[in-house]
Amino acid sequence: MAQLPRGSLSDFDRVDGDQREIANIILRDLPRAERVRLFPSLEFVRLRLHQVLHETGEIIRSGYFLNDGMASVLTVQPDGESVEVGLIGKEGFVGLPVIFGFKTSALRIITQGDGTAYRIDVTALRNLLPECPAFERQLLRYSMILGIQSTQLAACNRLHDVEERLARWLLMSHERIGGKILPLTQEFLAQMLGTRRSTVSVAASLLQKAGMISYTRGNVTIQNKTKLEAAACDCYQIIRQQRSRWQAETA
Amino acid sequence: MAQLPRGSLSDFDRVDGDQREIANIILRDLPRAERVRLFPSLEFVRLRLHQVLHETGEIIRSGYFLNDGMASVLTVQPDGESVEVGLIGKEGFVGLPVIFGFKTSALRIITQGDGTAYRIDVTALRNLLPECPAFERQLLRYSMILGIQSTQLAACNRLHDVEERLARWLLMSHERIGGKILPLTQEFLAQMLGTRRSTVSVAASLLQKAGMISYTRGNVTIQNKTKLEAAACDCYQIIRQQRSRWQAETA
DNA sequence: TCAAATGTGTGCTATAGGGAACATACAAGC
DNA sequence: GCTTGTATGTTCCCTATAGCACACATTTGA
Repeated sequence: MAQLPRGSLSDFDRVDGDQREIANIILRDLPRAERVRLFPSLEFVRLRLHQVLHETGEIIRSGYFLNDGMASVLTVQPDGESVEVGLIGKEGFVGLPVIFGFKTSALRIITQGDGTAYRIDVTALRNLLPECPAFERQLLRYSMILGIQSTQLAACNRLHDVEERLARWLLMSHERIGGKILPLTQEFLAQMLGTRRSTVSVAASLLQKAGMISYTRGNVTIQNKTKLEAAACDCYQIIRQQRSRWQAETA
Repeated sequence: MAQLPRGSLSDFDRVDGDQREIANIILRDLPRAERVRLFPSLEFVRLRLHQVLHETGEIIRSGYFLNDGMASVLTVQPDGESVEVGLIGKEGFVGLPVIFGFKTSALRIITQGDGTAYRIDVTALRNLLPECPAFERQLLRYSMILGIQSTQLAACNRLHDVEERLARWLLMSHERIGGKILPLTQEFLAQMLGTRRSTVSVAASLLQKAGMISYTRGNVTIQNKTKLEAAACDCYQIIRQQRSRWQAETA
């Protein structure tokens, strides 16, 4: 299993002319033959804060391999209430139902902060899958990992209180964003945690008073990660462990 | 798309000698060629109430195509608390991680009531998958449907109160069990709904006083389905609709 | 037949968080 | 500057339900 020489990325880099590193893990770890086949169909795009990558019930037109930044997977209720059921970073892909032969998705997927991604047209993706078995396999494995994450989040959202969940959420985001300050309205956090804005306000105040975060007008900075980890529920560690264990595990 | 003649089932029925109908939808709808290939590896088994089909973290040894009865998918927390994140009936399969190349699963899966299933050894399953593309495709599609169900349940468990969730749970079970009376302890329902037994007791009393169910020592009978449906949250209908829509949808 | 285990109803208290109201801070446009 | 809109911080009340405790009924099985 020879490591790819650095130069082998240039096939793709040339597509839009400037040198950049591939951070998305699914794309990065592809065998060279499949990457060469895949890359002409990829388009490097910039993502804005709170951009809707997919809206509830709509037909999926593009898939996104996140390269930088992160996205949230939300379940939306008929009355507009929502809960986050998944977090996607550079380890992931947006558009999984397509892999299974479905055209739509009931979930909403939105970006957190600015970022970048490799976008692929759904038709191109469908055509490429049969030709790229390793690629397909990685996507399938990722869909399972994301599914497991969502069940853990489901339990967390039911069993743990808002302060623990908020701490967990900030840590999970911090991990994927890489330490950057997140622009976060309380209203937005309330949608993630499936609670009210005023509840978020109270919980955030508590974390701030305890010196774990500083929080001013929607800009959160983590001041003391260790203390914040202690304040979060076990789910933070459980989800991390599950992900790394499963990424290693093969039948 | 010719309907299979009745006699075509006999290949399998002969495996253990008596005549029986295949109720599991994945198996039933298989093309004849794949069914012939698959059936020698299937073993018809009876399932007891609250049998653990898979325990948290253990290696998966068998898959189960439920034929009669149903099973719950639970997320278990380190402290033993649990929440139901999925319901599997005769439309489904237990052992999905194997399809994706994983050996273990973090979830617990237990039967509700007695039932029957076709069991398959994991090694046999892994060997058969490459030879049975339609079979594999159906399993993958089902895994997506179950994943979507779990995200909807996640939202429901977060946003709706116990009484609504209990009504929803009873209806979903009723649907899969086919009207039979369920043996259910309150302690057990509490584990499904992610709440306390005493809370279940109160909620069940309310449903009973409203004439929707009768409930004595763990035997629930639905007295007035229409009223119960009105008492349940929208999630009941949403999950039904999602399932039927997705089962029809193909790219 | 009695004791132990199990399932249930109920009552009590404490608390998290829903729901609403209101004042403040910032930003955009005039 | 002023106006308007939007996000925030805070407080209050009130309900659902967690967390307990205990009595009682039923089943099990020694």
